[in-house]
Amino acid sequence: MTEVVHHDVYSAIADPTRRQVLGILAGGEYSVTALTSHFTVTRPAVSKHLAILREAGLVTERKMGRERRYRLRAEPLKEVRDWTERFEQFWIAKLTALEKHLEKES
Amino acid sequence: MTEVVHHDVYSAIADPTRRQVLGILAGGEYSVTALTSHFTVTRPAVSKHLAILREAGLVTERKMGRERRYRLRAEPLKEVRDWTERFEQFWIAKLTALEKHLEKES
DNA sequence: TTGACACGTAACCATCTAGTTTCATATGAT
DNA sequence: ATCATATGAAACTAGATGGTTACGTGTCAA
Repeated sequence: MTEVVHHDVYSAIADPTRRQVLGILAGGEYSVTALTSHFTVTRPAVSKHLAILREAGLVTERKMGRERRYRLRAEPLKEVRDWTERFEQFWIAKLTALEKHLEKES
Repeated sequence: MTEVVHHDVYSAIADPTRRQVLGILAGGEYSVTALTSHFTVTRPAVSKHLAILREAGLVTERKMGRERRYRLRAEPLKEVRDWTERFEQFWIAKLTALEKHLEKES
């Protein structure tokens, strides 16, 4: 890992474990240990993934006694959705072509 | 680069150069050399990026004489859009909270 | 105050990544 | 036939990435 400097939202969600973390956090607030129970990797590994997600602004943390609770912060995903949607017309065009082809066949 | 085995759509779009390539290809078909003129990296680097994009199903190629023309294939981006949109309610909730706050202020 | 628990961080490692230069091959032009 | 152009692939490199184990510190419980 060795999360150095950058880590934008795109590279943050490139890792499947991190995407899964976000999926779990969609269900509420979790401590590192609680999160770790969902994975096969060790607790420090999850901790590092959380650091990367925090760097990308995708999670926030708050101290609760000796725990540290992580919470989803979805805003940065809007950027990804928007960028992706720029290409929507292209896959729609392809589907339309397919539909036309199927119409011609029937 | 050394694009090995996996390269799903998420890691394919994690690289800013590759996202830019897709943006350019949204404007039509391009040869490798034509694409390279938009970047500072060398032609083989662009070629490798294209190989990764092809592996992720995001571009298709066709031979045109001695050229090889690359074309956008946006379909795999639908998966990213869908995954991202699962979280839409969360950023909307945040905006709603902000709106409420602003309403209270005014 | 002594111990157990939760957590981040350091040190280390194997592998992947993005880039380079060099080379081989196919195709088009003279 | 000869030469230039377009491209992929090979060999190599520095640095990033994902993982581990070991350790230090803060906090709750006896």
